[in-house]
Amino acid sequence: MTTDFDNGFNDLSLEDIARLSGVSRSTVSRVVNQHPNVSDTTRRKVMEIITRYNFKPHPAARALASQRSKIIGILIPHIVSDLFTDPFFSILLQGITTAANSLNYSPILWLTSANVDESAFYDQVFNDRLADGMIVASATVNATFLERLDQRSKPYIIIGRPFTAHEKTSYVDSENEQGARMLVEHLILSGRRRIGMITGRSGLTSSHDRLQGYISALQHADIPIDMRLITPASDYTDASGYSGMKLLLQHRVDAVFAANDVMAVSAMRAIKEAGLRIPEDIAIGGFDDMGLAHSSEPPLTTIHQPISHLGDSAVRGLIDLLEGKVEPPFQQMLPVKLIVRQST
Amino acid sequence: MTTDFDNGFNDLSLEDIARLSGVSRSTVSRVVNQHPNVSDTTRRKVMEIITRYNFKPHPAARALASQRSKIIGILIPHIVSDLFTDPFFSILLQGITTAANSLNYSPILWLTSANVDESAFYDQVFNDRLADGMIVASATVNATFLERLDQRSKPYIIIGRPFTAHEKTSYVDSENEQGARMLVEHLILSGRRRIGMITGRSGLTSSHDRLQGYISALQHADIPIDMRLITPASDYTDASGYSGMKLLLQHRVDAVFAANDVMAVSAMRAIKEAGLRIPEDIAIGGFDDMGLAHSSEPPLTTIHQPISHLGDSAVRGLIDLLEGKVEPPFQQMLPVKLIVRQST
DNA sequence: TATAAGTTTGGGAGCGCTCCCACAATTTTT
DNA sequence: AAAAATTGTGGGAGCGCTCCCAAACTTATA
Repeated sequence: MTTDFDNGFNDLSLEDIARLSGVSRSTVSRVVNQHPNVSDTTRRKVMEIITRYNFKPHPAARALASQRSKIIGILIPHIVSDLFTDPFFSILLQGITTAANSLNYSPILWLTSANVDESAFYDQVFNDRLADGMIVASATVNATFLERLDQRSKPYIIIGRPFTAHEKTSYVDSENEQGARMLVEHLILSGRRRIGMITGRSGLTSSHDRLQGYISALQHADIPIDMRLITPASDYTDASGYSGMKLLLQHRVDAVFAANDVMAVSAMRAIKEAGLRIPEDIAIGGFDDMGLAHSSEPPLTTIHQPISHLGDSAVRGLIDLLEGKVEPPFQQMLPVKLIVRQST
Repeated sequence: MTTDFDNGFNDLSLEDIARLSGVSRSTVSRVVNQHPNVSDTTRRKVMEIITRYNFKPHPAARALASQRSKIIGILIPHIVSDLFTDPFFSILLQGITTAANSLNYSPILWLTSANVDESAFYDQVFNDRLADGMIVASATVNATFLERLDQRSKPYIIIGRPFTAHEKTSYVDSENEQGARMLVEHLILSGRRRIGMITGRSGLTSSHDRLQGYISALQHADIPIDMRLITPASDYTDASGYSGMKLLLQHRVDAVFAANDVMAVSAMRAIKEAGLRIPEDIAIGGFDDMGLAHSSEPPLTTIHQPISHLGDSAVRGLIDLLEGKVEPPFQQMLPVKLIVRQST
């Protein structure tokens, strides 16, 4: 069943492969790195030995000689409780690692945690010499943070455009504004006029952009903005969705746009408790398109956000930056999609 | 505000530090690695320069020379959907990375994902030359997998004892059996006699052990085991908790032990729908002590599982293995705790 | 056919450390 | 006081690659 060679105890070096195939170290290196200037016969001969012995170059030696480790750092400075409840980061991580692995990069992980000294942690992260570049997955990148990031001479990409982004800041983000607008336009088109909004956590660009989309949709339809229909203190949580909806119910809305699915679902609870029907009396839409969106009763109309693609794009962008294929400001906004279900 | 030296553009080498402090490369190396044979004066002098210039040794050079990268691989071979719904892995990951960082190791991540060729993925993982050792967080380590793991000459630790573990297999796990037994004993002590069990996914040691604990508690109390009170096809999911409970209701149980909190909560739904009261008519207990356990109505009595410690222990165990402080079979069972709330 | 230009190959130097051995400085023992 | 043991320090070799330059060989051009 098993061959004599590929037994996992593979500790040959380039030199060994060179000797075995009767060429020089340099030539083997060229074959391994797919350098063009190698004759077909030589390449084939060397490849045969490489496969036979299942040779893989030593990553540390390679990193030392080339000054590039092919390791990317993933920084998720997030409090524990968020990670528990919010599948966002799990999905993102999956997207990131899958992309990294497929491009022959290894992701190393930095997670903050409640019982760790934050400043020491960031010193560790910012002084890291291992990773070639880093991906920062945080909704709350502030000016100071960005400054330290820029001071390092290594490329980075932030997931979620920061407020303090300057023209050289690299980031990937979803089209939050456009998504919100699409959702609200859909509500308008289905005849709703008193459309409320349950906003996201203040201080986040996603909240800001989604609110912006809501406003812009109303304006384009010549519906006046009524500030009483915009909740003042929501924060993406279940509880604030419920209380936000209670507030809106006092103003006889006929539709609601909740800035995420979690709040939309808890708002639905408030609507039902008030004895109103969805969507007959009040239509409701969310944002994110997570699991709970299609398991809710009725299933929720929402905006699908490509979380896993966000991770994928971040990795590809970073690697392009790393390999000099693109120049520093790598900025990408990913399209979102309106998913119409039965709640509108 | 900022000093002249610590500006993040730190690319000095050992040699540079040696020159700056008037000693040799070797001496600086000794200081950095806390080697004992350095005089106090010299050590202080060198340390001063190191701190001033914020010197950190180059990881790749160090890895090449010492043949140890201080990188550990984290393998989570899990399907996407599980990661979404189950906070277990997020918490575990947090525990692992926190422990690794604090011990100056870097965790690199391997996650399987639905749209990736599995065999290629495992080839990549098993042929990895970067990590010194690995932690496998999977409930489904089978014999073949274990064999490949053993064939590699690098240390590993599995989180969750595999069925096929042999005397040399290293793992950390929670005391599932003991926990289940504690929970069921608690039910017995509060006067329950017809105690049903909603089992976990078959094929997992955790399910097996929890069932074992249930059986053993009943036996010790001289309560005969009634097979009709043990659900045949549950699998830790919400749906199977609900349907499992429906089944048990036909046999007039006065208490139920669900193998995890998710099923316990959906079982509660079934109980309420049947018009019965918790805990008056039926007492119910779960396992895991996740968020939903204290937010359920009534709050759920359950067994607290130290997930984050599981990660921590795995990392510490692996590093001890790596540094030769302990010999290969590192096996550790972590204690669990009975948390009594209002459902019993 | 001689010469220029391109292609293929090998060898040296060097990446920044660790680890060993030899030597110097110091302390202990005789 | 000299010899032996101990502690402290420096330098060389080497980890396994990449990258550059030069040499050898091939093909195109005058």
